[in-house]
Amino acid sequence: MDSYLDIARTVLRAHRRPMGARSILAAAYKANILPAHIYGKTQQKTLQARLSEDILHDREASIFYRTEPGQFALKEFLSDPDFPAKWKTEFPARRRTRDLKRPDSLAIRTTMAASLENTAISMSEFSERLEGSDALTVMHPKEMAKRGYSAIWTFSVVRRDDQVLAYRIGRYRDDRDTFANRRSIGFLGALAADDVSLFSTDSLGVQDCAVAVLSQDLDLSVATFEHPEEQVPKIECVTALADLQGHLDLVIVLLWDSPEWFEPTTRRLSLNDPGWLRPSMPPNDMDDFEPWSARIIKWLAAKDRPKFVHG
DNA sequence: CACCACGGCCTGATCCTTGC
DNA sequence: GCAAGGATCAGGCCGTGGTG
Repeated sequence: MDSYLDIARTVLRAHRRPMGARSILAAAYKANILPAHIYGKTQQKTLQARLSEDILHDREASIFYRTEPGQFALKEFLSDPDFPAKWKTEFPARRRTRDLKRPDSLAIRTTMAASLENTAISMSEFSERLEGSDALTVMHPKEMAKRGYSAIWTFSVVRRDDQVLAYRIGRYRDDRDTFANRRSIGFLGALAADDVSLFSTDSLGVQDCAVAVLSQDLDLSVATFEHPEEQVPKIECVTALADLQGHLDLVIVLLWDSPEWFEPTTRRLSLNDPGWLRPSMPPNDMDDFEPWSARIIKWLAAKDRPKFVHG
């Protein structure tokens, strides 16, 4: 009953302002409301972890939210007219990792994916092939290989004019550590059953997935994608690519034409070494790119070439 | 009552990122 | 570079609720 979270709630209620873990704890000590069973060397870290986990796991169900990094407040303050407006905007903590491997991931028969190896088809063609087939199902990624299924990824490329955004994949951001530390032009998302929303423009929720990934990885607001028609990620092609273990995955490539104001910054981004790359003029160090990006850069270059022949 | 499984909770370490 | 923030993990404790 007197867990860290209970104490945080009591203290925050009493102080009516956002507080850090350290000051919550200090206030609890002052008010002498810390039960004897709560002890430790770095209690502020423990409290911080409890609050972080609660917000992370329960999301909108959590009674807590962040006003800025390390500052926590109670959701009940949001409906309080006397609570200062400057503390009413929720600060979304940056995720350290994305949970790419959800239990309800979409899976496709590897035999079906294999028919797309070394080629690429349009989304409509892909939909046609799926029509009336039972190649699609839902399962945990761990099961896929042994049951003869492949994962389905969205691979979102950020484009500006004839350039695409390249960056170095950090070690932490992807559990497919084979791609870690390589350069990439794509932001990966694993398609899951619940990506399909009422407002989905395609039956698999591909665009919803891409929007979620881009807003998370590029630190954009989802609203960025809501209004102008031209700022929605467009499905480019569907193909199949092998990971470094040789297992085939289905890859849906999307292109997002970034708005004028968009400029990748490393400051609030966990993008390492970002830069714009012209696929028509591929760099010498293509080996530095992870294999999927290398393939897709070539594909984009071939597709764009006719535009530049006159030069 | 003794025993056990289970889940919730807590500690402390670790890893990565960011701000100063 | 260093301190602090954010996230995750293993390990352990403890109350609860069966079950024989």
